[in-house]
Amino acid sequence: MKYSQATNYALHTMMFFVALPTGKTIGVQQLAELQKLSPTYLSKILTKLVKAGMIESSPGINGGYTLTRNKADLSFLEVIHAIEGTASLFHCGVGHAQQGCLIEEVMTTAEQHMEEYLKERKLVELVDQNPSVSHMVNVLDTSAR
Amino acid sequence: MKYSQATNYALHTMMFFVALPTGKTIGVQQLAELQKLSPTYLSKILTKLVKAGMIESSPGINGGYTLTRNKADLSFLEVIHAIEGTASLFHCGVGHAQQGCLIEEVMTTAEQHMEEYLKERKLVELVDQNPSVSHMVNVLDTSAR
DNA sequence: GTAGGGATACTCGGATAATGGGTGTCCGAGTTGACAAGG
DNA sequence: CCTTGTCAACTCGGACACCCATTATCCGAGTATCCCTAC
Repeated sequence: MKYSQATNYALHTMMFFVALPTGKTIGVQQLAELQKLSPTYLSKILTKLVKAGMIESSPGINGGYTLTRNKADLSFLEVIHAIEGTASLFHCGVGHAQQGCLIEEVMTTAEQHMEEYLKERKLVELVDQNPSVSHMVNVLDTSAR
Repeated sequence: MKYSQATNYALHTMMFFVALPTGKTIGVQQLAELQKLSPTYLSKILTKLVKAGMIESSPGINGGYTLTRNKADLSFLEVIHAIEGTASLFHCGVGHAQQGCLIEEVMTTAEQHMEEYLKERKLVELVDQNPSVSHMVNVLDTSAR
């Protein structure tokens, strides 16, 4: 069991969105450039984030993606759920007659402990902690556009 | 990201071991019968559990597997680690210049919260909670052997 | 009676598919803004 | 000056291919116990 690479990309991408001045839009190419990955693949991830309601897209020239949510509210858990889905990590397929599986019960509780933590941690904390992120975004904003 | 089915099998299997009277041995066929899965595949899982040091195997007729560890000490986490490995769930492959990835830091901390809980929960708790498990093992023990 | 040799019932491990999800690319379609040509 | 058409830059979505881990099966090898036969 491992987190998918897409989740990693999504978290980094959302970091940049939080670091971006509020209301500004940024394109796929620039986001891909920052993370050194292919724009086409990143766009797949972005559509998932759009469907989750965290960002929205504006087509056409000078289009791009904008953060729709309040920066302070954006938690790690929301981003992860947007990519990995909200399904439980563990599901017992065995019969188990009438009552549910006790093992599954323990596993989901453990998972909830992890999610509880990820729900508390907000992306904006890391941006405050590491100013170089907003620096990267702003430099790119003035040069390429 | 999901837990593998093998982990589910391993947890159920270890449950039966804990429910079994101390020192007794049980074969792959009987364990497979209890969980309705193929013996050959289950044996692959059992070898992992053997390498992890939780059970040991005795070849030959009347052979089988025996629990080597103290029942009370067997935690969920140990079984999971035996199957899934102890590697971290999240690893950031991006460059990040000098210092480490802050996102990775948060993710591993979250993971530790989950593991902390899984380390506390012992398999024997569930056996005490659900007596039918030991019943299943004992019935099988007298009939087929 | 005792020793030796199958037969049997197990585990062990490698080789080998089949399947599915993650990862990544390509291409056509739709949308918007800028610009230029024509009335 | 206004309208209209064209072009460029961008997002969107489907289709497709590739790789790899999981899942699963098959088979031969090793091993211990039991039993039967031969001496």
